[in-house]
Amino acid sequence: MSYFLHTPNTNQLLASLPDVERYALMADCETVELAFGKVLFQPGDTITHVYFPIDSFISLIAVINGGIRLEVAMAGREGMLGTSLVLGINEAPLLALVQGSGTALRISAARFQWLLEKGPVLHQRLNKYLYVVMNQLAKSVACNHFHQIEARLARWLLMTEDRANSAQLQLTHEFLAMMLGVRRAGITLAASALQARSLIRYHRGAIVVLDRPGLIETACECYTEDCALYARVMKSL
Amino acid sequence: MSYFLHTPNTNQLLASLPDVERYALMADCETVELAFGKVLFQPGDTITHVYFPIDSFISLIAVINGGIRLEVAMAGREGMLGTSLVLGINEAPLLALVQGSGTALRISAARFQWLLEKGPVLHQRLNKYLYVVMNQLAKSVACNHFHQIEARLARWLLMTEDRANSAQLQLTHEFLAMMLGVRRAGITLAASALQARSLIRYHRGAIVVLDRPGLIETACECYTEDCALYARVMKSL
DNA sequence: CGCGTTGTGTACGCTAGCGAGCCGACGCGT
DNA sequence: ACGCGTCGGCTCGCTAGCGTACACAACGCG
Repeated sequence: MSYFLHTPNTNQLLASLPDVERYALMADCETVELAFGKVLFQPGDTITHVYFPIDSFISLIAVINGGIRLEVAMAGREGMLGTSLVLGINEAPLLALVQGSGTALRISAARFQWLLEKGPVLHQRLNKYLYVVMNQLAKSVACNHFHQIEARLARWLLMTEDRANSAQLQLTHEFLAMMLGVRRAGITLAASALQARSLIRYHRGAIVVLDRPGLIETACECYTEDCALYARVMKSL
Repeated sequence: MSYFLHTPNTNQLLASLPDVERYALMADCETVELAFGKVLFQPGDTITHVYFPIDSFISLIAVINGGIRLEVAMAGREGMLGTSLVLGINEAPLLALVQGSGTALRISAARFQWLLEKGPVLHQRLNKYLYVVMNQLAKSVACNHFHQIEARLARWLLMTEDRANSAQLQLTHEFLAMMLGVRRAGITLAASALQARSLIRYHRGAIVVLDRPGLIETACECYTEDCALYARVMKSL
C-alpha cells in the first residue's frame, strides 16, 4: 500500500540492480547530507550531480510566469533527482527543494552518464522510473484540477510519510499551502477536518499521521494509483 | 512564434535527421489516414505502432478515477505518438484521440525499437522531444491550476492552430469543454469574450483565428514558454 | 418543406476557494 | 520571566466556476 518494500537505508532504484552494476555505481558515489530547505537545482541550471535519496526527500516544483509555484513531483528513496540526464540532457527543468533532511548518494553528472552507457540494467531501470514519473505528472495535471484541497492534502501527507519513513512530519500550514498552490487558510480548514476525524494530529509545525488507512480513504485515488503504477512497472524485470 | 519552421508535409522530428537514418526509418513506415475522433490508444494498451503525424494531430488525455478526463498534451507534426517506446516501455499511459484528421507516418513498435538502437541521432532526438514533453507536462500542472479559462482557451487554440496548420478549426464548445476540463457554458463565455475582441470568429463548430498576436497576448505565458522550450531544446544538435 | 439533431446563449442558485487581515497562543531565546 | 516571532484559527466580502436546465437557432436529412 506504499511505494516501499521495506528496504530501509537504501535507495530503491539502486537496491534492485545486479551486484556488478550497483557496486560500480556506488563506488563513484559520495554520501551527502541534505538539509531542509536547501535548493539543489534552480530551473534552467546545469545538472552537475545526480542524487539518489536514502532517507531524505526532495520536492520538484514548477515555476511559471516568473513567480507562481506548485509542487508537481517528489523524489525520495523510491526515485532519484536529475532524471533529465537519463535522457542525455544536463539541464534541470524544475526547482528542486530539499523537503525532508537526511542523506543521499550523489554522483557527478559525467560519471553518471558514463555508467549509464555501460550499465544496461541501470539504464533500463531508470527509463522505467522516468516512465512512472511522466505518468504521475500527467495524472497530477488532472488531480490538481479536479480534486479538492482535503483529498489532495491527504494524498500529499501519505506520499510524504512514505518518503520520510516516519509518521512524524515537520510541516507548517504555510508550507503545505505553497506545495498545493492554495491559501494557508485553506490548509487550516482541510487539516482541521482531518484532525477532527482523528486521521492526523498536528501542532505548531509538526504533523503526525494517526490513521493511515483512513487517510488513504480520504485521499483521492491518485495516491493508490500512483503506488500501484510504481509497483507494477518497477517490479517487472 | 510558433513551433514550426515552415516545413510543411513533413514531420519535424524526422525532418531533422541525417539522411541515412531518415531513409532507414521512412523505409519501414507506412502512410496512414487518421480520422477525427479515432482512438489510437486506450490507457494501458500495448503499443503496436508509433505515429509521426504529418498534418494530423492527436490529443493525449489523462483519465483518472475511472471517468474524469483532461487533455494533458498534444502531438502533431512537431512530435510523435508512442513516446513510452523511446524509454523501452511498450505501454500507452494516456488516451490518444485523433483531434485533427490528416495523415501520419506509422511504424511497428518492434521495428521502431530496432531502429532506435541502431540510430543514435534518432534516439538522441527523441530523448530531447521527451524532455520537452515532460517539461510541458510539469508546467501544465501549474497552468491548469492557476490560469483561468479564457487564458487557457486562448493557449489551446494557438497550440491547435500550430498543429492544424490552418486558422480554420473544427471544434464545438462541447469538445473544448472536455479538453479543458470545464463546463460547456464556461467555454461559451470565454469564447464569446474572445470573439468580442475580434481575436477569433466562430459559428457552429467552426472557429477561425483572426488575430494571432492578440490571442498570444490573451493566452497565459505558458504558450510562448512552451514554444521557446521546444525551439531551444530541439535546435541544439 | 418540415422535423429532429446539434450547437450555442443564458439564467439560476450554489460552492470552493481567494485575498487580506486580525488575534491569540505557543515556545524559544535571552 | 518576559518578549517577540512564528504558527494557526477565524472572519469578511468576493469571484470563478459549477450543475442544471431551458430556449432558440442553424443545419441536414427525408
